[in-house]
Amino acid sequence: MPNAKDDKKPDDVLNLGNFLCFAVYSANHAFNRVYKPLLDRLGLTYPQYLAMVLLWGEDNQTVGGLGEKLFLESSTLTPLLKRLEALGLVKRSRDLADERQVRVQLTDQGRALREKAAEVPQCILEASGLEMGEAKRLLAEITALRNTLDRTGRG
Amino acid sequence: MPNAKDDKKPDDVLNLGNFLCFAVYSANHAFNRVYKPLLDRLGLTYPQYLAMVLLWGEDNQTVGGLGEKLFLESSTLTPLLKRLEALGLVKRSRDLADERQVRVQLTDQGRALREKAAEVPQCILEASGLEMGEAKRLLAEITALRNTLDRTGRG
DNA sequence: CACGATTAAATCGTACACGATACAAATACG
DNA sequence: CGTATTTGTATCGTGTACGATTTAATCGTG
Repeated sequence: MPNAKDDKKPDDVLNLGNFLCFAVYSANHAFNRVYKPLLDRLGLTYPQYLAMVLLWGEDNQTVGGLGEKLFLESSTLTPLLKRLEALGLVKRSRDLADERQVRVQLTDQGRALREKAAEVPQCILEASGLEMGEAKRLLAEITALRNTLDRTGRG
Repeated sequence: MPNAKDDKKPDDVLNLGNFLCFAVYSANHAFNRVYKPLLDRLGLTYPQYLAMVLLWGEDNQTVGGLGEKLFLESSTLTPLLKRLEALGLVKRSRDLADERQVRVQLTDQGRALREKAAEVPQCILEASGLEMGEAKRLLAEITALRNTLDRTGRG
C-alpha cells in the first residue's frame, strides 16, 4: 500500500488547477471583470478606484504613502495619478515643507464621486456569493498570505 | 447598547483593508514578486510560466484553449506566445484541419525547461508559509470565489 | 453551391505594473 | 559649512491585460 505522502502523480504538481497562485491570479481577473461595468459608470479603472478609496478615507496623502498602502511603485502611481488629475478628480502639488514629496488632494469633483461610488462595495459582495462572515474570514486568510509572501519577496 | 449589526462606522465600508478584492489584488502582486527571482533564472515572466505549465501538461493546444484555461483573451495571449516563440520555447502553426486555429507546440528546448522549473512550486509553497493542507483548502475557496465571480462577470 | 453568419486569431489603443535609471531636495557627517 | 548619501518622484523600456475592430476560415441555410 503506497505511502499517503508519495502517491501523487507527477502531473498533480504541475496542474495549474492546483496552483494557489493561479487561483489568486484568476480570481483577481474575475474581480476586475465584475468591477468593470460598475466603474465604467464612474469613469474609473480598478486601480484608480482603489486610489480614490484611500483618498476618500484620508485626503492629502503623498505618492509614497499611497504606494505603500497599495503596494505599488511610483512608476505605476505617477501616471495613474496624472490621469486622475486630468479627469479633474485630484490635484497634485509639491509639499511645501519637503519638496521631494508630492501630495494628492481631492477636488470637489473627486469628493462628490464618493456618493456615486457608495453602492459599489455592496454590489461586489453580492457578486462574490459570500456571506459577510465568510467574506471576512477569507479576507483575513488572504491578507495573512499576502503579508507572508511580502516578507519573503522583500526580506 | 447598539445593535451588533449596525454599530459599524461608515468608514468601515470604505476601508481598503476590508476589501476582499484588494486582498486578492495585493496577494497576486505579492506572488508575482516571489516568483520573479525564480522565473528570472528561467528567462520567463509569470504569465509566460503559467502558459508553459499548461503546455507541459498537454502539448499542442490551441490559442483559444490556452486562453480559456488562463482566462485570457487572444489579444493578450498572441503577443505572449510570440515572445515564447522568439525565445525558442514553442512553435506556433496553423491547424491543418481548421486554419482559423493556431496550435502551440513545445520545442525540445521548451520541454527541457520543465526540468529546470521543477523546483519552483515547492519554493512558492514554502514562501506562502502554509502547510499543504491549508494551501489546498484556501485554493478551493478562492477557486470557488473566482467561479462565482466569473458567472456574474459573464452572465 | 452560394452567401450571410459565426468563429479564431491578430491588431490597435489605452492603462496598469515593475525594474532601472535620473534628478532634485533633504539629510548626514567630517 | 560643504560635500556624500539618502530619499521621493518621475521617466523609460518591457510585458501583461482588455475591449473594439479586422481578417480569414468555416459553418448554416436556402
